[in-house]
Amino acid sequence: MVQVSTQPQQIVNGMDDSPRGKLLSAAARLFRDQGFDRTTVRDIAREVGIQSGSLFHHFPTKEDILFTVMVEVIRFNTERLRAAIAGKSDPAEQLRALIRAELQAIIGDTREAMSVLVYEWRCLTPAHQQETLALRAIYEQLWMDALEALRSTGRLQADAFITRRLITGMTSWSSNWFDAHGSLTIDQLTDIILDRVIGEHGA
Amino acid sequence: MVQVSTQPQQIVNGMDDSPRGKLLSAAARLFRDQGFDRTTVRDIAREVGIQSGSLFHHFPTKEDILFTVMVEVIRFNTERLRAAIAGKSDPAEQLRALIRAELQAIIGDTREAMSVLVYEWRCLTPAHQQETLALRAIYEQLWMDALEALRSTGRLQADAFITRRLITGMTSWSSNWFDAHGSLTIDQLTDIILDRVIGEHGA
DNA sequence: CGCTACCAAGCAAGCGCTTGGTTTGTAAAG
DNA sequence: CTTTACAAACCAAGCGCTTGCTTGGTAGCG
Repeated sequence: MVQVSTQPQQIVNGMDDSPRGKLLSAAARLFRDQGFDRTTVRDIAREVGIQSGSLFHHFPTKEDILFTVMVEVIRFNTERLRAAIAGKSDPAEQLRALIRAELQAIIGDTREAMSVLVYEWRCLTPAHQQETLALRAIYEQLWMDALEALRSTGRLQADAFITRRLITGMTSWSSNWFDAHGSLTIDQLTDIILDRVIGEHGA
Repeated sequence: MVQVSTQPQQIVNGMDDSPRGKLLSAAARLFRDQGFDRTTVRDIAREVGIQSGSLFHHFPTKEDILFTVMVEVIRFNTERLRAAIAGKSDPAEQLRALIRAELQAIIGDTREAMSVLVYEWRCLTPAHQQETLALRAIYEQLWMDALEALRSTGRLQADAFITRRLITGMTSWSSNWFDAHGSLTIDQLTDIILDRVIGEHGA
């Protein structure tokens, strides 16, 4: 119980309530709703309440806004993964924590930015794609370590790479249907997905 | 071995080797590679070998090209689903056939158009979104019938809706990693996914 | 003759981004 | 308390370019 519920707006590093932070949040939401290409710099500016030209006081290009959103959200959620498995030694419990953390990222607090990460990746310049890929590799390594550990205990028979990819599919697609106001909770969905991976379905 | 490798170009209805058909195929590939918005009518025209203005002799708008691609591919793959389960009475065998058919659509012959269907959906006008949705509902009903049948046999405990969504996630994400030239075959992946749904993971 | 398919040229609108100048917040100097 | 200094944040205007699409006319074929 280190930090209580009165968490400030600062969900993701750099997305605080400074002009730049509000700009990033607004851009992330617009990019998710309309796509990067359909979102004009005038849209973003209007949302923040400034002139379109003033955006370029904060970012050199529109693409740099997208890139920044992606980098911030990957960094933040990589830390979330790390925190989720910290102190857990049982690989099965680690896996549950990872699934829950990823669902939290995809359908919880960072859902706008995560959606952008999946759908607008090709809008980045090749150089920025490379940088993003490197950050993603760190994120994925946390998954692979846990899955390989689980395999070594014999509780996971399937290939770790394929397993990770099936989990990615199940979690990332959840952004298209999960209803935060519905009856299914994130914890319940976590257990359902976990069961698809290591569950004994009978009984 | 009913049909040999010399399958004609006509994979999807309307995507034959007529001018219009080649146009649709080229557009589908460009839309997948670059996204709908980043693909200009000049790109499509160059690919087919005509002037950009000549496109509008075949389609009233660029968005109509996208819409047509989507409608054709949904119709084609709905028929594929129907053919896959035709004559199969065992719900488990039906499910396997559905998974295999959907994988064939996503990472096989219609992969370009299917990818477009997932990623460029919001580029449709609201009216066209509605029409697409109606076609999708038919497709999804085939899945739901099979899953409910499986549930009534007791071989599926989980909720049918959630199960379908998890399957959708696993199959659709496969377009991002499955390598047609790799060692994993579509049939193998089918069994792996089927196992995540109704498998007894132990043993 | 008529129809399909196409070309050559270009228009109006919207795009990302630039430019030169103005406001606003902050803090030390007088 | 006022003045001066300065940088961050922003405005107003618009430039150059690309976009989807239009127009008027033509080649080829049955």
